[in-house]
Amino acid sequence: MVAEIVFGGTTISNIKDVAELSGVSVATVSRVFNGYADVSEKTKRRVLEKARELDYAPSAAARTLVKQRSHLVGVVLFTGEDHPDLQHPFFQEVLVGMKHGVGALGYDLLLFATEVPGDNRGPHSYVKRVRHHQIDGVALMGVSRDDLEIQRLLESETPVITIDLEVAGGRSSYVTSDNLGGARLAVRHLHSLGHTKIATIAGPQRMKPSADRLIGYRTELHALGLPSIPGYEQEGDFYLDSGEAAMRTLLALPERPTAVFAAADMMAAGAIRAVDAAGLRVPDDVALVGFDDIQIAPMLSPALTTIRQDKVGLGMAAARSLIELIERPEELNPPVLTLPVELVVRASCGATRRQPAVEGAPRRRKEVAPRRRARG
Amino acid sequence: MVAEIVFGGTTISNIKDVAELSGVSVATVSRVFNGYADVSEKTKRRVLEKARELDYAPSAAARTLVKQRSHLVGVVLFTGEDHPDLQHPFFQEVLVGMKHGVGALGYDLLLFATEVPGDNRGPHSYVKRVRHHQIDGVALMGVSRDDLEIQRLLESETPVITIDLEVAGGRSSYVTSDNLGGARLAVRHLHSLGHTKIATIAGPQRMKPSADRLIGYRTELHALGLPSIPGYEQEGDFYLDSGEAAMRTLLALPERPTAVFAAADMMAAGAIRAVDAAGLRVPDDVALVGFDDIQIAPMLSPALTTIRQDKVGLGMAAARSLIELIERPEELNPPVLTLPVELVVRASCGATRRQPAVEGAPRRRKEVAPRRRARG
DNA sequence: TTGTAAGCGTTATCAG
DNA sequence: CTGATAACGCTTACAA
Repeated sequence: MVAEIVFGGTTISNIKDVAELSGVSVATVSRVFNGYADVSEKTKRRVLEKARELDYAPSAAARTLVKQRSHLVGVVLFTGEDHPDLQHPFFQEVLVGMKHGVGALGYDLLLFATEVPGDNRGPHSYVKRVRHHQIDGVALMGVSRDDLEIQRLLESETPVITIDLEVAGGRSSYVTSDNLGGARLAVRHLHSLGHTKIATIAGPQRMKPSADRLIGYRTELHALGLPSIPGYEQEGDFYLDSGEAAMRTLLALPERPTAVFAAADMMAAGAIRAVDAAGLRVPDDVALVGFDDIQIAPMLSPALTTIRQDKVGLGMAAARSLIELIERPEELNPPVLTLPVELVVRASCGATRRQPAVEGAPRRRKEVAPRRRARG
Repeated sequence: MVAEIVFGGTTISNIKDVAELSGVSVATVSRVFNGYADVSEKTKRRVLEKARELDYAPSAAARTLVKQRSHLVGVVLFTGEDHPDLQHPFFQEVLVGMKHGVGALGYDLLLFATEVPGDNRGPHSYVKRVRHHQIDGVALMGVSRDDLEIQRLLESETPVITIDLEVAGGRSSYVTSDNLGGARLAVRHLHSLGHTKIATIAGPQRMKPSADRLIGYRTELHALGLPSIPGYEQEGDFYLDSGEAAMRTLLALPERPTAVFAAADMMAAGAIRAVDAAGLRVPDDVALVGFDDIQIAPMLSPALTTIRQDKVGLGMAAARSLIELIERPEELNPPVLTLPVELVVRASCGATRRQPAVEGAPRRRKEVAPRRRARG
């Protein structure tokens, strides 16, 4: 009687089946499923029951077709060509947050497979793919090297949210962490530990978060009345090797810094390696504070003191802003969101040692011949 | 003349617009876009040109509706409740591989927002969501604690591929690494370095890869004629803390092992920490080999020797198998794929020291008072 | 080689 | 409060 297809033991039914079984029209079923008020309690209950019996799931495709809205959010992850894809652990956690954020509001995430340069199948540009899938909004993260696509995306009036990337124009906004404040926090912490010769390994300056962290470093230095010493600002690219190289340079400086603020944990990891290689020690010879608090931070030796970004929170905030952009087209673009950061004290800054002084206090790791027990 | 909607400076056009502009019927345009051969070169060219002019992108929703195929692959990530979501770095890379794999074959990834227990919005079970989106196939990764959903998914005849999770029934298959072989490799390597007292920190034994790695450990021990020593098999949960605890136990053993094979890098990181805390050294006192080669492996101190899984390759293989499952419904399920692993030698096993012996050779890190310069 | 027209499963408009 | 029915954009027999 009811036109269902039995498929592998499961029933695939559509709105018509539910309508017939409930003895109402498809329009009514649709109303029930869309939560319209003007349906009698009685029929509503009946429809819902029959739908459950049939294990009915409305077709997203059909709905998208008629409503011109897919309830899908596209995610695009760029990063530099050297480090393709979502290699950086930071993005992983943001993605988790985003997933929860959109999920709670009834959206799903569509992961755009980044185009392989040579491969010319399927729809190409993001803009085109957005239209193809009737994507309601796009989230961008990772380094944009002034990607032209982004401009096109913004011009296309598609709601766009970015993480850590300043965008202007179109229906867009972005979320970021308090990078400036975090950097100040790091410097202040090192200073409170007695350090005055504080250097920094900055990130790529074309990226806003990196620039902000550098400004924060300088600002706090100034606020503390500390001089800025030549060569104390090195630039890396957020990844391990650059941090190692930068630290090597810092260690070779005539006036060697006693503390370093690395603008990313991965670079801090590289820095530790450089210090090790030089036969020196973190934090005894060089105290170190990172930024991000990625998963590896506590696993490094010594465990890394760092400025924690709320990565999951970033993703959730992005999701919420994006959906606001989507669902309130008349409103102004939502505000730029800046999430607070926090200092996580571990071993690399030296704060957990017995003596709060800067100089070579005994390490927890037993040493046969402790050296330079006092230097200042 | 042509019915386009100008929207934010961009044109949204459909198949009808292209047809009219090209002076053909929509059917012909459809044929062109689906690569049917029976279209004259001339009209094909003309249609393609006009489509480009209009910047036409076919509607995925409409196509899905009529073809009952979405070209969408669902991704579900479970992990233990203690470590929700795709927290483990392993999954991130597999995801990248999967993205490329499906992308190359014209599919996109739909990330299922895992249901928050309390939240009752939207379609619930995976099965239902699969049908809702007309998902063509599902990829599962992460720990399944005998999730009931999986059974339902398999019963629903939806193509399912899993990473590292044995599944049976339905249209399904799985991909995994050569866990057994990798474990053997690790043990053999440690033995070749002169070790005979080799312990292991195994993973959760209810998971196939963990079980296989343990079997591999035992097998190789046996093959090398090494005795199995009581207490030498500790079990962790793949995460940091468990590795630390396990190593503590191992260090307290009457016959302390000189080498340890940790069945996961994260656990190896914990193990390093335990060794540090005990005032001992890796690799001098305890040589260590991990498994996975996640991003942090080279960043640990000492850099971790490990068995590398081809994580991106795993993802790509999964993608290919899944799409085969999708596109060749008549064929048998594709074979279980076991990808080879490789030994990556770094510092933690002690192989890179001057003396190939087991005992305390000098570390690269300069020491003020080298101890036990030779012990063997 | 091409066109016509009947769906695919929904929602929305308009009557009742 | 409920029911017909016309879209939505595309594919696919069936005709020509």
